[in-house]
Amino acid sequence: MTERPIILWFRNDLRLADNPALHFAKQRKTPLVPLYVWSPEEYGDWPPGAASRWWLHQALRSLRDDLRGCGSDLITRVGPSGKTILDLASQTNASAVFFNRCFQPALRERDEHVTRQLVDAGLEVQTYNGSLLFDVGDVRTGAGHPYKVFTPFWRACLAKPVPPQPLPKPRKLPEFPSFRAVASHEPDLLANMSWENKLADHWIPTESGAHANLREFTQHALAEYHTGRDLPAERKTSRLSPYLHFGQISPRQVWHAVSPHEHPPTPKSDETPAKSLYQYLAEIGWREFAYNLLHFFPETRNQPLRPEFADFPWERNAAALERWQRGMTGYPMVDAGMRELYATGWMHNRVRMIVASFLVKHLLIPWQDGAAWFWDTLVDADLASNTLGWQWTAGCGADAAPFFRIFNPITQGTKFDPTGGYVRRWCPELAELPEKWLHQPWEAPANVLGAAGVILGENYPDPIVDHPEARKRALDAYQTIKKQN
DNA sequence: TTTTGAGTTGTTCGA
DNA sequence: GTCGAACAACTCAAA
Repeated sequence: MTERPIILWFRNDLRLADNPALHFAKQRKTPLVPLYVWSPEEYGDWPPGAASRWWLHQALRSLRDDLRGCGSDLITRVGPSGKTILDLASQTNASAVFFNRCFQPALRERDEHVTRQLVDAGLEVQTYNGSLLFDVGDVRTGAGHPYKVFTPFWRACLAKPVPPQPLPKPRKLPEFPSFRAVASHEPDLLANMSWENKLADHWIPTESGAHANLREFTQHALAEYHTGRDLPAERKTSRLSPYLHFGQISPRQVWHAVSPHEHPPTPKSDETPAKSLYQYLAEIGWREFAYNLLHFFPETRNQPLRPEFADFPWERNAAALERWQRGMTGYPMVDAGMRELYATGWMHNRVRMIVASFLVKHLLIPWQDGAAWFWDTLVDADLASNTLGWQWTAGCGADAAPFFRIFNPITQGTKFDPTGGYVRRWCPELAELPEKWLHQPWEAPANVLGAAGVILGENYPDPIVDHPEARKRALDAYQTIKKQN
């Protein structure tokens, strides 16, 4: 009689190192059947977008290679998760299913449903937390409520025991003798794609690619993260967001790579490296915070957390939305960001705030429209972080920026892209403009524009709105929901 | 229960 | 150029 295998169900945990489900399944010393199931309809109203599918396609290939390197393999299938796993269990005579938990609300419900199906069929089910430092719901206020303000949330996290050391990466996995007898079905993740092909010029969507980015960051940017993180022209951020989303690296691995001492850093320190370390870890903290908020307030993926914003006088405008999406607003900092996004599937965090503020406040377009575009084009699209980020910008979320804080795209540009390296890279038609006019070409004298080869309205657009006017319009719109409440 | 202190990332205006 | 104040009060979390 052959030993009954364990099905290892991969989801957003596409890695071998520090993978609890994999680690504890391996300890059973029975054969492992690694499985990925493509079932986009189970994501509810936010199925993976185009950039996410491109990344997933690459990540699955890479995971399969890595598993083969350990003497194993990856089965991929398409269909409803419960039925697909049950079919595979009966084909392989599996006795158990191990997986790491998902935290997106629709997937959590799906997992509960699937678990019931599996248990009813007599299978053992084991689940683990592999994607958060602190399990959702573990960090609560003294009164037992979820936190709605980041700082006390993160302070409470740091007061907890330090997250455990990452689990080791297996060199060899228990072999499953009859992989050849089990059919794989490749999901068609790249259907109808064209622009995504160029993403490969900017990313290595593999587990080792994640660690290469982490190494590069800790060696060359972490110590000056405090200031460097605001400069989009430079590579001073870790660029780990897509890897974290797909679980090619875990927040625990990141924590222990940047924080060699067991004690959490103190935020009060004035020393730049310590400040930098704290600030970087706080970004991981924001991810945790976002997961908690989405868990306790799942409707915020579509609706503002602050109810008064349901009456905000947004102005849906398809033409303006498209100019924003294509990077043709006439504000160089905004356009550079939107073009970076479309070309690379990613945008620097500082610039995300600028373009988001511009859409919501200068154009008065609903934040949900911006969230949808980010969702489709970002390789790191994550429902929790995307929701938090957009509601933060729009002023309608937890711990959000007040609505009257309106980013000035010119000031932001001169402050954070002072020599214009970022704008010149992504808006090459402006590359010859001197610094003084780069962030406001419409103010440049005709001879300066001429010398730089810029013809406003022809090879670079006139500003879509006038900043002072748009600012006033936004503040007036905000007054209308304030009066009612 | 009441009180108190605090809160990611800004901008503009006027001295 | 640089600085502080105003923006506009409000909600959250803990004592």
